[in-house]
Amino acid sequence: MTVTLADVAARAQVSPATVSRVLNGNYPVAAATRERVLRAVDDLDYVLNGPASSLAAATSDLVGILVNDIADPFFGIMAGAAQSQIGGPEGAGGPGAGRAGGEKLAIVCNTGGSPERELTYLTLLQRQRAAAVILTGGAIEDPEHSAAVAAKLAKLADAGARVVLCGRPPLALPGGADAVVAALAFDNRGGARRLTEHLLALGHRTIGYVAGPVERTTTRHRLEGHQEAMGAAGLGDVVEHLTVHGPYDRRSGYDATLELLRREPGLTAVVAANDTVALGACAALREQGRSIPDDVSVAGFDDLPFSADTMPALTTVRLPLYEAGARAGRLAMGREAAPPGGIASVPAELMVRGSTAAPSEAAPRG
Amino acid sequence: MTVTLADVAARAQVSPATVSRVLNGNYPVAAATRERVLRAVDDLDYVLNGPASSLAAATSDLVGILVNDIADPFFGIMAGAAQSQIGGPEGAGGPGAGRAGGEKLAIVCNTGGSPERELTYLTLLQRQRAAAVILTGGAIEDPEHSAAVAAKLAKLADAGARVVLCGRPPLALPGGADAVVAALAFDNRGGARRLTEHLLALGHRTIGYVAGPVERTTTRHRLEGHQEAMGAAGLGDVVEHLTVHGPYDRRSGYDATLELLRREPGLTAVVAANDTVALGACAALREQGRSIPDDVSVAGFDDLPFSADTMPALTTVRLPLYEAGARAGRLAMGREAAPPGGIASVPAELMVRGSTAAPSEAAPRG
DNA sequence: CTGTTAGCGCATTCAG
DNA sequence: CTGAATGCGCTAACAG
Repeated sequence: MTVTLADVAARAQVSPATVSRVLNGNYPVAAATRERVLRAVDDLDYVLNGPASSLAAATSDLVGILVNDIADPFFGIMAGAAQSQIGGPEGAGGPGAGRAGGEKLAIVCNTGGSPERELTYLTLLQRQRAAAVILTGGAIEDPEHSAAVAAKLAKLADAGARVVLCGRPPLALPGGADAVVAALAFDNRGGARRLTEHLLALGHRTIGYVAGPVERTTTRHRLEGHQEAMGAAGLGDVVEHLTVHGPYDRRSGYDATLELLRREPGLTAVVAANDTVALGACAALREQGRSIPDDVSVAGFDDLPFSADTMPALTTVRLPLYEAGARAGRLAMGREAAPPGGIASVPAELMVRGSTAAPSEAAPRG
Repeated sequence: MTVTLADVAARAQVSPATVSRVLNGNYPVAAATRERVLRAVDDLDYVLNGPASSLAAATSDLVGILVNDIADPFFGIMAGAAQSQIGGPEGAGGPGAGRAGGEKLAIVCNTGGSPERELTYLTLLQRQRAAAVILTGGAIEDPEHSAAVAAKLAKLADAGARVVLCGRPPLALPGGADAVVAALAFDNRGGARRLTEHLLALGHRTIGYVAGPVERTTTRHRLEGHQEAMGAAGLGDVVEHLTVHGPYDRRSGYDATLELLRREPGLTAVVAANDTVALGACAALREQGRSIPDDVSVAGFDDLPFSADTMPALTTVRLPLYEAGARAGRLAMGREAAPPGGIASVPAELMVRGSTAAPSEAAPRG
């Protein structure tokens, strides 16, 4: 029923080995022979059997991309960029592409931010003998989980998979660094610091912070940057009181902002964990009759595409998500040299827009 | 180096066959034996070899989800929902999950809207002997490509893969329907019609339409709904002049709106192909000094999460993306009965919000 | 440059 | 309920 390599070989009057060689292109084959084989492949409409191939070669052409939330463009942009550097279709555009060997299959796996799912996907990828794995976004900081992930990655690497971290800090654990080809870490701390400094420079003193979920590296780094700036301005001791944690979604921004307003009605600025959260914060403020930025300034993080289009446009910190994802993809494919030490810091750029302004004179406190 | 099933069998003092049986759970095994095997699996930290398993079983546990643009939440939401019904991690939460067999690996493939990539991914999935394939979003209408896709799907189905269409109309081609388990089609036409009717009811007569890329089913159906409504209001003949096509992105909405304004400065409403495009339209209008909705009303489609948070909130058509994606996932897993005829229409709901209002008296035309 | 020979690791018959 | 044997389809040494 299903046509195999042997069928192609028979039709092309060559040995199966030769067919395998032209399909994988990793071996010299006479042009005439190759033509004949290729024609047979086309005639028979042959499609390589991936599992058989992977079994024999002890490696597959699967490249896994783990994301925390596939519905969030933050991850979608990175994943799409990575995929563009990997994806079978990209390089081999010709007819019959994908029919034979060669192309990698970039696949994105959605962990939903769950530690268990992250581990399970890693195992599933290990089981598939993935050629490479890219982990995107912040890591969970539970020591036990970190150790488990590090162990898994070590095994993956051991089995020949290239592991790349994108938007995630390098593995702190012993041996962790060896398992990873490269880690591209966003400068979340620096970006957050500059953002809060911007607010302080405008004259804000009572600044609420809607943080992400606890025990995530991204959350902690951004919060630390905020604290650094506040501390330097002599406001370090109020930060905790004006910080509320929640998931990275719109709803969290909404709820947390109401809570902040309750704690401190004289709030003149809200810094959100990311742009999506900032959207929720804006909604809450408007509902409370506060105008942005006249009554309260709002700032986000990431600079997602919609952020420039909100009204007023959102002041935020731009992360080069596409570029970082693409680089991670190239790194995973071994098409780019790893940065020195296997670690690269990805810069974050402050984008000042309409949602932040000096606090109005009428604002309380001083 | 790498531990195999035989190693586990040796340690558990059973035959490889028995180990295979407990791992796949498709066969009676004495409880005591199972315990022993499971312990050996844990002790050895054994991970099933996916390729070998797939080769022997002639089917894999991969489920492919094709999306047109992974950075677009429209697809991210559907893909995430589908994955939640499939994903290994979901059902089997216990320790050791994913180590053994059973779980499916949901993988999303980003075609970028390119026909070639779509076909190549389908081939790659066929090559991997995917257990199921879900195609999301609108299809490209080129007859040649449609035929190629239908042929590929037929082959996939032939090889045992369950094919599900989500947010895509059923295959019109002969034999196409047989290849597909189920098609969940959004009521794009009806939703678009009701949206334009809403605008007409408000009194708008000069309505611009920013359509999606040509030759996409989604684009055509939405445009047809718009035309239906306009035609019924006796305005059918101006539709073409006030329609501009472009990709489903923010930039397109921006550019197209400027073009529409050039063609017809007296425009009182803009209907966008989707919410993202609507965002761009809003930006362009504001830049031209038109206020929304006082000078010009704007409407989108999809009701993505951010749409309720724009200023003013966007009038749009809500598509139950999550629900549809989840259902597609269940259908792909055979955990839900296919709808009668294999086809189900997914309703679209008009969401009237602040971005649409009656045209101002000063508006020209009549 | 090409053919021959062995497995890769597992799921299945078929016996028992 | 369990073990022994066979082959899934392909790649990777080896020869030639």
